[in-house]
Amino acid sequence: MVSDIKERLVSAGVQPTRIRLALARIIFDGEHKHITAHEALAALQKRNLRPSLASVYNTLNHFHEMGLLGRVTIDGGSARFDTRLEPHHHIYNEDTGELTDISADSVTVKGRPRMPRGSKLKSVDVIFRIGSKG
Amino acid sequence: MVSDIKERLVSAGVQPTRIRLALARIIFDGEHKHITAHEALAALQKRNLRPSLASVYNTLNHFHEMGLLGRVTIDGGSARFDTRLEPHHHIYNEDTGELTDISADSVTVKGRPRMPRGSKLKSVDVIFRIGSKG
DNA sequence: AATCTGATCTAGAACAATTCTAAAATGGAC
DNA sequence: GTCCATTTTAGAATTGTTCTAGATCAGATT
Repeated sequence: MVSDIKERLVSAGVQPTRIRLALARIIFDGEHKHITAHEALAALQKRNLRPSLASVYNTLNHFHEMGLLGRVTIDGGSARFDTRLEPHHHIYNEDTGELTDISADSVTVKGRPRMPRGSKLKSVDVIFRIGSKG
Repeated sequence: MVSDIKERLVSAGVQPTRIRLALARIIFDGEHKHITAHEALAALQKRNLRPSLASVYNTLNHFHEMGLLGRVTIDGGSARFDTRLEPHHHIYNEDTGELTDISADSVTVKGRPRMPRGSKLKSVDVIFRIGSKG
């Protein structure tokens, strides 16, 4: 429901403005996705909303900072905002650009590197790079 | 020695031209590094060579394709060309941007994801993201 | 050494992703 | 409604990288 989404934004500390709500409805539709800013803009335009690209970036980045979205960037391509919030990893197809999720349980990273004093581990990202050709 | 470097390029299938040799001498000086195109250009300029930035990119990319360099890009920043060729992983400090190596033995990735038919695993990249603040 | 030919290098334009800026619109509290 | 802080906007600016078309180079051949 609409109010669910609103509630979700509010409880994440995000003011539920028009664009944020519209974007949130598109993004949090229940399907896990990896969406770029341009794709998000296109989806909004399909609903006859015409926010500026800057707003889309602002909003997606904001959602990310507030913990509502992950963000994955590979090899200098566009940032992809990730609606799956549980820790997980990715398979990246270098030939097609396709990015898919793998649950964190199917992969175990064993061993913690010696880290500089005073630093804190924030996350461990694992990317399996595959090729579809050959 | 100079001829060592030349030999190295040739045996990797790279024609040893002036710029390539100069870059190779800077890059393969025995210290492992993560160098950006701009840093490489600056290093060349310090030796009174003035190649175009495009040539530096061409050369670094070429070295990468020929297996002489790795390439790491994080969060949409500049590509960093990695002189360590053995499989290994990275620690990325989100506050300072610093990138350091971890040997592949200190980390074990256990479990292979179910991969699409016909695809081939090329590499497994692990990034430990840390913060120095707080 | 002069010549040839394909590979390389150049300067600058072009491109793509993202952020910045300054001004206009909006939202919620009064 | 009025206010003030927060958002949003359009477009410029920035950054990183690649493309283009022409100039130059490296190595083989005369």
